[in-house]
Amino acid sequence: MTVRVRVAPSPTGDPHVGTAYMSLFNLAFARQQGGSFVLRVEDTDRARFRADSEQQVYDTLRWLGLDWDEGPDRGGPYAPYRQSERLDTYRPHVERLLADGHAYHCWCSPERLQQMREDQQRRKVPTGYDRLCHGKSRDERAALPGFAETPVVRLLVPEDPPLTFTDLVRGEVSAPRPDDQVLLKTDGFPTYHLAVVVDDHLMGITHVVRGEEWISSTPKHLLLYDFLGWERPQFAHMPLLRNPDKSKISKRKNPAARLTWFLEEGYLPEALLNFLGLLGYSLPDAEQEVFTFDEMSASFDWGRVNTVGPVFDLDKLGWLNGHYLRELPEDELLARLLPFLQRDGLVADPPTADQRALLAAAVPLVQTRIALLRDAGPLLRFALVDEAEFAVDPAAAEKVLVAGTDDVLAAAADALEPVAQWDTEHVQAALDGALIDGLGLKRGKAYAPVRVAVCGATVAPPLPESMALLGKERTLARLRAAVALVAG
RNA sequence: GUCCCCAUCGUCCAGCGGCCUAGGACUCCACCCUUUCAAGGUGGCUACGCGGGUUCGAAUCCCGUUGGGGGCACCA
Repeated sequence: MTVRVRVAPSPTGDPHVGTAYMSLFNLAFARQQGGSFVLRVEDTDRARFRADSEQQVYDTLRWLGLDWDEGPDRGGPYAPYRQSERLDTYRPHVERLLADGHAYHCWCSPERLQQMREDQQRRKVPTGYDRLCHGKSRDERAALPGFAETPVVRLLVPEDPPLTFTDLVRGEVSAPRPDDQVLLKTDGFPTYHLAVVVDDHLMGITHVVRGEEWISSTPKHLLLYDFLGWERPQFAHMPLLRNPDKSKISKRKNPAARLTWFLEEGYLPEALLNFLGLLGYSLPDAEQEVFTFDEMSASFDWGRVNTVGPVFDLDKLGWLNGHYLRELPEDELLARLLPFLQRDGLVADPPTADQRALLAAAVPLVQTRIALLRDAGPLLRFALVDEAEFAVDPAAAEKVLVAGTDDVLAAAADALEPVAQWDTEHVQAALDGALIDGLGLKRGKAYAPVRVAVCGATVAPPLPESMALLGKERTLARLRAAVALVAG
């Protein structure tokens, strides 16, 4: 038997981080088993449907390297892979359930159902459909209140439905007894419960990997498999990613719930992927926390998946991201940084030759100083900005460029003026000669005002390197300007 | 309310009856390095929710309790 797994996002907005989480585990398992990873779009909710969402799912998943073998965009033996295009596929199965007496029509209006539910809550009894329509013809039902012309199809749950199943991560699990679920909506679309079972079966899905939130719905699906005479797949219910307050991760409470957020912030896909693999999971050698997808996949084991929902902790992801950032070759880091610098308006698209040269020298300076790709802009702004737009940060100026520092700045400028070979070593030699040997200052004290004058901030890449980056002319101009500022 | 799932440092993870006076990582703190900031190095703080069992022995098994989470839609 060939393993086939699937991820099934619903195109209802920004792709959710949970989709990437499920995809990672699905794919790790599929690759290990030499099986297939199927992407199916579950767009049966036309009310919440958003046209641009599907493409975003593709983009973010591909960005992470979680590529699928079959899907709406690339086809496959079980096309179409979009549920909205499979309406005809579901119909005969509904007819069969109806014919076998495992399903029935229901004409209850939304208002009646709402009222029924409220009433049940008030009486503190379990909520669920009361089967008013069961066994009635259209005309019999029409005589009763709360009637709607277009019926839905409901599953007739028997007295003793199957409630337990074996889960790959949890072992034996028992779930709640379902009420009579709607299978086919008035708009002719199937509900998730019907569509997922029909599609998983027809598409040969062998392992259903989904979030823990689906455990309580699983009996509905088991029932459908049984009624339709189909073999059940294996289930693996993954723990739910959590907000810091332990609730299920949500876009409302957590920006990280949106997959596109990680791109915007400048996280590396390899870091995010590694991090997701660390949530609710560990390699057989748990001490190894930095690992590739291939390493995870090779040793993958459902038994090592946790049952506890992990809090999505940005601190650790930030550290991992920095780690991967530091391992990148310089030219690769530059390539990844470029879009962010362009977004900040610091570099032209495409970059000029001057900018290219400057960036090549600047990248090693920021590599150990950034945690996110977007952090490079602020650090390099002093060198990339148009000279006319350069300004010393007022707070830094007030704190560091105090009375008396004009002598230090002037001495630095004078010493740098004759430097012919403008590179880090010669700049530092001139600087140290004038300030440490000449003025008798400690390096830390001496560099502080110079740094603010040249870089415009108290925090910047190392000073001689920054000056080398900036060039002699601009460095001297900034020093002279600062002298005037302090003196005046 | 009801049903279900879960329970080790602040967070992520190790531990699947004795190797645990509980290990690693992140965060935090201190120190070292140091021209700022980082990075790097060294060290440190902090956890088996509680109560009963079972056992020679329990973080590990069982029960209860407490706490957290999820489901209970013509949403997925």
